[in-house]
Amino acid sequence: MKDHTAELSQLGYALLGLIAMKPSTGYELRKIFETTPMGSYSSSPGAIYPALRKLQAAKVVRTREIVGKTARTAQQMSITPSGQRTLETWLRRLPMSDDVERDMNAILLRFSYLDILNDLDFSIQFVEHLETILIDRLRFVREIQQGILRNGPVHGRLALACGVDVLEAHLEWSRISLRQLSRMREAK
Amino acid sequence: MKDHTAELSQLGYALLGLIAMKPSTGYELRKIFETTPMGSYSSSPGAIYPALRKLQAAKVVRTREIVGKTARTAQQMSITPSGQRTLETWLRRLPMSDDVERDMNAILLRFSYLDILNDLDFSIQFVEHLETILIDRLRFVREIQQGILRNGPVHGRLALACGVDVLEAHLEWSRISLRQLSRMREAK
DNA sequence: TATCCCATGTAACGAGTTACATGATTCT
DNA sequence: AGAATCATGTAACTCGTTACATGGGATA
Repeated sequence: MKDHTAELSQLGYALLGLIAMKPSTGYELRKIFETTPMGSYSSSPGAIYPALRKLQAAKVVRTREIVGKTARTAQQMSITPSGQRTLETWLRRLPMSDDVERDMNAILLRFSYLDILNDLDFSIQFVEHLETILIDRLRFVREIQQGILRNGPVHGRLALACGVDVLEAHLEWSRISLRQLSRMREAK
Repeated sequence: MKDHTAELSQLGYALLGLIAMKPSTGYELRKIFETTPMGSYSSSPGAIYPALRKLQAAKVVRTREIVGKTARTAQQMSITPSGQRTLETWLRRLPMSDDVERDMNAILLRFSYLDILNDLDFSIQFVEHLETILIDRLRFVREIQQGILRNGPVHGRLALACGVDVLEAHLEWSRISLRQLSRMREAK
């Protein structure tokens, strides 16, 4: 027997988070991926609809038919209590260094959904943790950078510099965000 | 009959570029992905070895056996003339706006391999083109940012700000790189 | 002697891509 | 009348992940 609490895919969580904030049809979700900066997730029907059916199978969303004036009846998904728990468990994961290396988007996605938790203490912990990972990573990349000879391959060196610049931008962002979140906590 | 000039995967090009710079065995290539900032590409044997065999099947690399003192004889791959052409065709692609949205790594990978072309004019064109894409993208994201209410979701706003910061870092990098590449061209 | 490193490989699986299909309604 | 939009779905394919297997040499 399969474990019905099996991991959802990134796309699955992206969809679940959107549904948690506002019940939506598959078509509406596709539009969001097409027209907003969330476009790093696929908006193709071949990705969305199978993913949505997996959410149904996992019982984290339920469906309601919407009487539209179109050929196919739209299916509006809303999150179930069990889905809410699944989502919150995922949201409460702290960022890991692997994610920073491979896929910073995944971390940002989780962060952007932290409005759902509405737990400023956790948000602050999240960003503090991210900060330490970024610092480690930056140290590592800087060491590599030192090791490359000054007269080595230009493009390789520049590409590495780009990596450093982006890490620094993330670090700067995390510090600014931390200040803002702290101010909000105190203001409460 | 299959077209033997079919597209290689990102991983395929990443490997081909490394082999072009220095003939290597699969194991050596794996180590590179494990220990350098190129770690965004998978170093797992289940990814590398099938990808390498695809390179062989496409005749872009050839194999030479290395007499080692180990159980399995290491296979050293080197690029073929046809592979060199395949690689250069790929390198001469200008970055596209889709890539900037989804996978900046792919662009940086190509850029870091431009040492192989050794064509400063093209390198400059490459970065200039990237710059215009980044400017467009930045304008788009900034517009979205304006549209979000000041008292809207905090985390969503901050995540968007992170996207802007990273785009700005990329833009700044492209300007600095452009200056450096231009100086090199004049110095020649 | 046990464990790590070298060096390659396979098999099952999951997930996304591309391309196609359907069919009513609304815009031009 | 023709095109675009709404709204969902399927099928073939590619690729990467995870986990396992092999087996000799080197290190502790």
